[in-house]
Amino acid sequence: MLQRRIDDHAPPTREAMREAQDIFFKHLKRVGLKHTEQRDTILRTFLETRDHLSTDELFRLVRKKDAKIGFTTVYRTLKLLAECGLASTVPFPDGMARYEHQFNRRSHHHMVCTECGASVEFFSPEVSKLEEEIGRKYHFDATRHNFQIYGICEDCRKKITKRTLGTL
Amino acid sequence: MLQRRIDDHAPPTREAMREAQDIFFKHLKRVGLKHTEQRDTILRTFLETRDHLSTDELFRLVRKKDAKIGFTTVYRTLKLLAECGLASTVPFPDGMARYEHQFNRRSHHHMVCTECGASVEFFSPEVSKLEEEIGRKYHFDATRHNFQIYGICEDCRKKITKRTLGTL
DNA sequence: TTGGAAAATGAAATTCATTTTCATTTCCAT
DNA sequence: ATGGAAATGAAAATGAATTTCATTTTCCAA
Repeated sequence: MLQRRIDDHAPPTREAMREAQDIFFKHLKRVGLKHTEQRDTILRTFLETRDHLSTDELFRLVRKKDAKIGFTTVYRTLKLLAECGLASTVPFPDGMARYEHQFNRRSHHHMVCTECGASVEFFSPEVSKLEEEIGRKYHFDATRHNFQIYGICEDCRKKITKRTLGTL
Repeated sequence: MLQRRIDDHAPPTREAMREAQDIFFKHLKRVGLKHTEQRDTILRTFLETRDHLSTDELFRLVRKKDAKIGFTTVYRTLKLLAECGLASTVPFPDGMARYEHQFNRRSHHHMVCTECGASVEFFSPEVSKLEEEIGRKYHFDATRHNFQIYGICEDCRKKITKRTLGTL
């Protein structure tokens, strides 16, 4: 199931795209890797989407642009993108590794509908404050956190109510 | 790697054990399943531990008590325990499904060391408040959430400092 | 520019946790 | 007690993640 992503996020401008490519290729150079056509195609495809993509889903999108690019390359490139901070994994309950791009995004969290899988982003600076406070209290060097809320979205709730009324 | 669990949690008293068994067997009856020796052994073994167990780790512990119990039965029983609220999955970054028992536990979250995998429990009622507030704001029926903090624990930080000094 | 070493690619194979299948055994309501 | 439903556990299947390896591509140094 494709994880629909509801957010306030605009498609990347040409400059944003070039800036992201720059970050990626600087990273490649830094760790002694090479700049290839495939990696560029994968990066561009990834930045153009707004969903939470599994490796396979990104692979299918990439294949539309260049049918010769293999699953393995997409898999490996996604790891590279995560390394340099352009992608990050989003822990969803379907158990598959999912990524979202982090370029020019403000810090956010997800609220996930357990019925339809849709996710809504929300912004809550309090969460980061909690991370810091709790880290201090327990003598941990807190570096990051994970916060998701699960529930039922408005649409699904309406559908369920209708269904229940039908059986009465 | 076994996920060491640092908490304020005492081993179960005999009464607590009987109460948990009662919850489990009432649940079995409710959904039309049967009470078996194996299920009882698995429940007892699970309650006696304080770690975050993968199915395989619990299986190894169970096997010490009754070598004839198979992995499949442990796997299925763990799902039943999760169904009736006695177990819940803990999302750790190693990607394996891990469970902790929830009997007589107060609501808590985990802070996980990314170096050694140890986890410390912490208590923060603010998190539940945030869940509720944000659910209301976005018209979600929030039912549960997920919150973990990652970082480096005091012990590991000391080790790293020592290592770094050594190379100077 | 070009030769060649290092890296990338992608198909296929492998790994490994999870889940299902199925023949046999056990449970338990009547 | 006993018949039918469920449980068991070994083995097989599944499926995502990762590795292997033969071939191709990149790019630095001469």
